[in-house]
Amino acid sequence: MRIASWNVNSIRARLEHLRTFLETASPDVLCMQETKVEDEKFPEEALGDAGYRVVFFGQKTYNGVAIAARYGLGIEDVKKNLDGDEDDAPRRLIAATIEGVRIINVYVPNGQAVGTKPFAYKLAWFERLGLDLAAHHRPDEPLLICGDFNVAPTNLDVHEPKRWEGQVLCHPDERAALGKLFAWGLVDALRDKHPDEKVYSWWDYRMGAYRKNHGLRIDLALVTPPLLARTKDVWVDRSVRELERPSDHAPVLIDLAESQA
Amino acid sequence: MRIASWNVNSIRARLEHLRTFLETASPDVLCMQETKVEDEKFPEEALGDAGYRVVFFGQKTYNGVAIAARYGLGIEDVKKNLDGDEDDAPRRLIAATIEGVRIINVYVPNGQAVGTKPFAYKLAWFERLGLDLAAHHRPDEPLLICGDFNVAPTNLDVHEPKRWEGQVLCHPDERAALGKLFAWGLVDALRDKHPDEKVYSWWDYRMGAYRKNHGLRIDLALVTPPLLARTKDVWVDRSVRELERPSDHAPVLIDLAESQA
DNA sequence: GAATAAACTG
DNA sequence: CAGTTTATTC
Repeated sequence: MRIASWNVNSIRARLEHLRTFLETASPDVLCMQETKVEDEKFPEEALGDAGYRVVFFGQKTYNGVAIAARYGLGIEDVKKNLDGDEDDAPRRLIAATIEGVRIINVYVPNGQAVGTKPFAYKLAWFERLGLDLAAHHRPDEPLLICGDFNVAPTNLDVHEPKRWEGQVLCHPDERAALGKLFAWGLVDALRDKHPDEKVYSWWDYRMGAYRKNHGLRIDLALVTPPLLARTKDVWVDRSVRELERPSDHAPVLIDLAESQA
Repeated sequence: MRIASWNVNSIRARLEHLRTFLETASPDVLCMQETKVEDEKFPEEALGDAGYRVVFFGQKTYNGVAIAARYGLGIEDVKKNLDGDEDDAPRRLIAATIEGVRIINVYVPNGQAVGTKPFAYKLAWFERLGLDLAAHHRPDEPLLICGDFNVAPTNLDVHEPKRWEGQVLCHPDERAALGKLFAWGLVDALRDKHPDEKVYSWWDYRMGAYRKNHGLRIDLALVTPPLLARTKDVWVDRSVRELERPSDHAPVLIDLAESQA
């Protein structure tokens, strides 16, 4: 089973790229972030035409997440947002069980700048994600949390660590928050498979960052040990980031071997 | 000599259509209205690449006019706006002499709604256009005033006259204002050549007006008698109105025989 | 309904 | 730099 995660930066602005990606990469499941569309206006039909059923949880202008799965795959136990989130909370999480794998698709708050209120909210959000995990899951389940984490786990995930040191996306507090997920039992699947590789998933639109490969790896696939055992490979597909008017993120993909169970 | 007039509704949004039109219709001169761009940002190079020299008089967001002429044709005695217009007046007129023909390119104020202040401004603008004509020109000169007049001269120029009766674009006061230009000596060239033909040049973006051919003829080519004598034909080219994301106006074209002088 | 600008976020 | 909304015009 191939699962992809992509911050599309507006699904409606990205419909053509989305079709291209589904066609070429052919994932069984695609987790999307920053769909930026309310549920009433979600382009369900376009996904349907491409051969995918989709569950979504979005809002106007900001945030919004969705999981698309190839027709034939069941999408079970859909969960939206974190425990305790009010109805008007930013829509940042959608989870579902597909082919026995629990898939939690997250768009972690960006945090704006270190020390700001949004930064505190980001850290709190990570904390609450951990509580959700502890409440509903165990590290011995086949579970994947993927999405835009808005944190580069280590300096290996940053094109120019000095310039980013202490900044948002690279701050020790954010890395510590991510670390708690690792402590619970999750593993950064791409880093596990490629311990030394410089791989990025996001490049700022400004300053020709993509052209110069000034990127960060902030889109992650975290897996529990049983799923890590099934992980054949994890990689970033830059092809859609090369197109005209791309998202600023490239998709991360993970290939899983069939379950032995 | 072939002269065209087209309300492009933003020259920057219409660059591709503009290239298509210049390529296919191949006018010697193109008068444009609603360029919606300040002179510093006018896409002079794109016109140059297409083989046209261009003079322009524009502003941010609204209005803006330009005359493009095939390389090799001189563009002389450029006049911008009406006598007495202040520097900050809406930029609605550019005139030039090309191959001995005085070409006055106008974007007449829309008038918003009958009885409003903009409507009074529109009527006053027509009046001042007449004064300009009287001050600088004579009906025995080869002179063309073309552009978006925002008036349908008669009910023959309106798809459904009853629905438009007394409305802006069709109001008796506007038609009377236009009538003063006819009284001075100008002739509506298309109507002269095609006395009974239902021809439109503008279709509202809304309500599928183009599809239903619910249009008005508000883009005109008015000529003096010596130029009428040289007029071979006048028509509206709807091909660019059929493209994706078109202007709401289609170009009007006039073919002139060579001067006998 | 399509264009533009301004203010906002990432 | 690219996306969004809102207000404005036609």
